[in-house]
Amino acid sequence: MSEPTIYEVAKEAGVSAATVSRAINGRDRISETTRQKVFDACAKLGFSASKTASMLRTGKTNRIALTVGNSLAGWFSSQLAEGVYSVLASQGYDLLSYRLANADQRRDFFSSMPVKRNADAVIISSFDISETERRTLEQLGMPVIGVNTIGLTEQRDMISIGVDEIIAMRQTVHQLAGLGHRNIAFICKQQDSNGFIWEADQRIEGFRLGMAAEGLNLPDGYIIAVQDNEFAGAEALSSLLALSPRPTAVCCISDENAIPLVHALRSYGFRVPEDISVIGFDDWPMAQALNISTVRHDPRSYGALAADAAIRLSRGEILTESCIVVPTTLMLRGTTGPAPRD
Amino acid sequence: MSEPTIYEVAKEAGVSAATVSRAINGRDRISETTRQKVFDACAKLGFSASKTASMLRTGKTNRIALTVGNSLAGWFSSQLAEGVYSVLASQGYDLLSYRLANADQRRDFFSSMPVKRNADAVIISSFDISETERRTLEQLGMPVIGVNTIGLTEQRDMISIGVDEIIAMRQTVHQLAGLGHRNIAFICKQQDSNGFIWEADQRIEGFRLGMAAEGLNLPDGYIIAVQDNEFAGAEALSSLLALSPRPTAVCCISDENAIPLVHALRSYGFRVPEDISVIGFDDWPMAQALNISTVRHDPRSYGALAADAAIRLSRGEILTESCIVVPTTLMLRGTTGPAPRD
DNA sequence: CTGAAAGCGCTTACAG
DNA sequence: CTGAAAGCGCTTACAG
Repeated sequence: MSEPTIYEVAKEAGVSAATVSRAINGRDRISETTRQKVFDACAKLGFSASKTASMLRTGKTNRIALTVGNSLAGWFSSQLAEGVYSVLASQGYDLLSYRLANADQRRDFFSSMPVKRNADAVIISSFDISETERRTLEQLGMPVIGVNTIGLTEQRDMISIGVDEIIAMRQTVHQLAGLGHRNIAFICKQQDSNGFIWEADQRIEGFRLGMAAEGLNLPDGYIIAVQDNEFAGAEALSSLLALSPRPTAVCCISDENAIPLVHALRSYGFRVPEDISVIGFDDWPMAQALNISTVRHDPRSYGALAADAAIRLSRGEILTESCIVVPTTLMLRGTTGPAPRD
Repeated sequence: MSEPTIYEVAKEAGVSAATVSRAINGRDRISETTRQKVFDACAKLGFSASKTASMLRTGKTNRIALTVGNSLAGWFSSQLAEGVYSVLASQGYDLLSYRLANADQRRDFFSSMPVKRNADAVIISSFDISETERRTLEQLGMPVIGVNTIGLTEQRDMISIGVDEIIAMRQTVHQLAGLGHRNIAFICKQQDSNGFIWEADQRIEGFRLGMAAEGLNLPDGYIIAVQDNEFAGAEALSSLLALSPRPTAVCCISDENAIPLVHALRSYGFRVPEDISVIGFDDWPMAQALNISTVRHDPRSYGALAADAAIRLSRGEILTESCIVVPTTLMLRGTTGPAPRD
C-alpha cells in the first residue's frame, strides 16, 4: 500500500498540486470552495503530507531536539520531556530525544551533529555547553535553549530557563538558620562529571554561599557525597554520625537523597525533625506522600517554556527575555523543625 | 552558512555525485583511490549527507517512534525510553516520542498518523490497540511492537515484549499464601481508562486468579482503588481498617502505592511486617532504598528488546518469536513476613 | 568501477 | 485565486 501523494489528492479534487499544498498549509489565500474540495479529497484518500518532502523543500523539519545529560529516565528529565512534548504536540511539532551521557557521546554529538537538518532547534538540559559548541550550533542556524543552566550561561548569548539554584539553596539555608540550626550538613550524590558542568554544582555552591551569608561555620566533612545505590541512606547516616559537631539539620541536594536518609535516621531511632531536620529538593510526588520537607520546582513548566521558545526562535522570532527564572517554593513539611536545645 | 551538498563534494573530489554517494554509503564497490579522494573532500568541506534527502529517496527515515499512554514522565515510560534510546543510538536511529493520553489524542494520532513516513516502526507501550488501529499501521507498512501488552494481544499478529502480569501477580499471591496469609487485600490507583485497556487491568486480574488458585476468599471491598494524590497512603489505610476480616497482607499494584501505604501504617503505629505485610510492584530505586518488598521487572530491557525488534522489522527481517516474555523477580525485603498468629 | 539522469514528494516564486 | 515548473539533496537503476 503506497501512500497517496499530493498529486493524487490534486487529481481527486480537480485542482493542481500547488493548490492542494496551499489549502493544507493555509497561509495563502484560497477560495472557500476549493479549500473544501481539497479537504474532502484528503479525507477520502487519507492523505497527510510527507514531512520529509516538505522539509527538503523548506528546510524546516517541525522537529525539536531535546538533549539531556545523564539519562532520559529520572524525574527531572522525564518531567521536562513531558512539558516539552505538551507544547510541541499542540503546535504540530515532533519531539526528538538525545542523551549525552559522557564526554564521548558528547563529542560524537557535536561532530556528527545528528540534529543538523533534522531539527529546528535544540533544548539542552542541565548541563553547560562550551562556547565553541554553542557556536557550532549557531553556524548551522540552530537555536539553542538551555534549561536549568542559569548561572552556567550568564555570559553566553543563549536563552536559559529554570530556577536559580543558588538563590534556592541560599533560601533553604536561611530558613534552617531561622529555625535555630547552626550546624547544617549537606548531602549530595557522587557524580563523575565526564567533562560536564551540572546544575548540581550550582546547588552546592548555593549551599556554601548560604552558610556564609548566615555567618555559619562549615567544618570539613560537612559536605558529604554518597554513592548512588541502595545503601545511600545508610552511608549518609554513618557519615553524619561521624561529624563533630553533630549537625542538627541536613540539606539534601535532592529528594532522592532526603527520602532514604529520613528512613535511615528513623530506622536507627532518631526522631525527625525533633533530633535532626532534613530537607530535600525537587518535591517528588513521593516527598509529598512521605511528608518530607523540600524545595519545590516544576521541570514540566520549564519544558513548556523551553519548547515555546524553541518554536519561536526557529521561526525567526526574536525573544526579548534571554533568561527566564522560575521561582522555587519552600515546602516545609514533617521533616524540619526547630533546632534541638542542648 | 549553508551546508555543502554532495555536488560540491563531487566537484572537490573530481568525481560525480553518484560516486560520492557510493563512497559514503559503502555498499557498492568502489576503487580505493576514489574512495580516498571522496573522503578527503568530505573532510575538507565538513560534509555530512542530509538525512532528509536520502529519506525522501529511499523511504527509510532511520527513526523509531515510541508511543506511550498516560505520560512521558513516570518511572516505567522513562526507563523504557532509555532502553529504546540506547539501542537506537548505537544503530544511528533517532527516537521520536508521542503521548496518547486520552481517547481524543488517540483518535487524532490514528487519523492524522504523524508517524507516517516519519518513522520506520512504532513501539506501543502499556496499552492495547484495536485490531483496526493495528491494521491501519500495517497498511502503511509500519511494523508495530507492543511493550507490556502481553495477554492483551495474544490473538493479534503483533510482536509483544514484557512481563506476564498475570503470572507475576499469581506468584505474589502464592508467596503471601505460603507465609500463612489468608486475608489479602489489593490496592490500586483509580484510573479512568479513557477507552484504553491497560496492563494494570491485567495485574488486578492476576491477583484475582491468584487468590482463586490458592483457594482464598476475596470478600467485597478487598480490592481498593485509591486516588492518585498525596493522601493515597492515608486513604488506603483507612479503607483497609474498615475491612472485615482485617487483611494481614496487602498486595499493591505498584511501588507508588506501596511506599506511602507502608509509611501511613507505620505512622499510625502498625508494625510492618509483624502486624501486616505489604508488597509492591516494579522495584523502584526508592523501594530498594526503603527496604520495601516488591516484584522486580526491568522496563529498560524491554525497551532495548523492542528497539531491536523495531529496527529489524523495519529492515524487512522476519522475527521468529512473536512474544517475548521477560521474567519477574520477587524481591522479599523488609515489609513482608509471616502472617500474625491470632 | 563510474557517470548521466530520473525521481522521491513536496513548496514557492513567477505568471496569469 | 490558481497553475506550470523548477528545485530541495540525495540514491539508484541503467548504461558504459
